[in-house]
Amino acid sequence: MEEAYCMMMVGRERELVAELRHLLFPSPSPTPTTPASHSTTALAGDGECCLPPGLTTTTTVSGGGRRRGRKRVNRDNDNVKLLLQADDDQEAVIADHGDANAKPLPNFTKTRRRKQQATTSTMVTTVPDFDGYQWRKYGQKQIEGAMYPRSYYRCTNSTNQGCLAKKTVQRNGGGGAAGYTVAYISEHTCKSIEPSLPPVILDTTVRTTNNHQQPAAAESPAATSSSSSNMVMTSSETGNWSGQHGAYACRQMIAADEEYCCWDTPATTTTTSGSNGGNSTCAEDIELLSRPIRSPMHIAAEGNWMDDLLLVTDGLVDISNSSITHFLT
DNA sequence: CATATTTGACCCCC
DNA sequence: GGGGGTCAAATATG
Repeated sequence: MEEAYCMMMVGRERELVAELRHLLFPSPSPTPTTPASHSTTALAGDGECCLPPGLTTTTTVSGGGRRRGRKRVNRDNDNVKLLLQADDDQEAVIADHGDANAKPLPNFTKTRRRKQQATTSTMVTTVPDFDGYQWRKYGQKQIEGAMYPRSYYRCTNSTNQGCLAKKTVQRNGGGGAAGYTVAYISEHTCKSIEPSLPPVILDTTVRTTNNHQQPAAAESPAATSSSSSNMVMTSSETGNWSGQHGAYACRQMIAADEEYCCWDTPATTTTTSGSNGGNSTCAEDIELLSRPIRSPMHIAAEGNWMDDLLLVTDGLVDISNSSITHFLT
């Protein structure tokens, strides 16, 4: 009797968990037979801090749960290591004599670190589910003005294959219309570990960086994933995920140095804004909630929005290019 | 032991 | 000087 009761409760619990998961992550969740670090790993850090409290415990994150960082006292070695990290740069060779007098590093280290960041930046906002690559979390930071900390991931192949791909995942705060902002930086030079399961993408926005005003070819979405553009996709994790839905969220995203909005209607052009931000209203967005799921894509070149493309995120989208394709097809 | 996460410290740019 | 990005020791887990 009791046994049966327990079984029933466990079954019910599982049902609820599955239901929750389905609501939050509509894409078919990878089976537990996949390596422990697929979708769950990528979510691990944010699962703790960014997912709704109720879900934190339901997400079985394998490999998580570490607690303490270290106290770094001795900086001498760090300088050396920092330089040694500059593997693709010949200047790294200079590093080996730094241990004795631990002087502040020469300037080139500065430029090096930022140089890497100035490369391709692809920004995606979607439910941070498995995207076909394996990521390792290397940092988490509470960002000023953000409700939730931002997590930093790099491709696990960064070590063995030198893959430069990184991504940051941040849950957008702000009441019920929360979503994730996932910023992809650089493109993968490694191979995807398996064909990806398509995440649901509700809104995409492409822009170029301020630093490098290289024109993003606007004639095709494919061009937007060239090495000179950034891409922003937004989605809402709230609302109904099952079947068709268009849960456009009204929110602001702060990325790089800009503040901008990308939750506007599919028909309108995103206001970019540089610093004064977009002005789309939640009221406008709410209208969209009943519409079928679509992904407007806004392509920016030289700081100005040039084009809008509507992408239907039902898997029929065919954008023939690298990383973006990866997420949209 | 290998691998992944946590997290405080550090670095760099604005 | 502050904010954001990154490092790396500590630690958990299989």
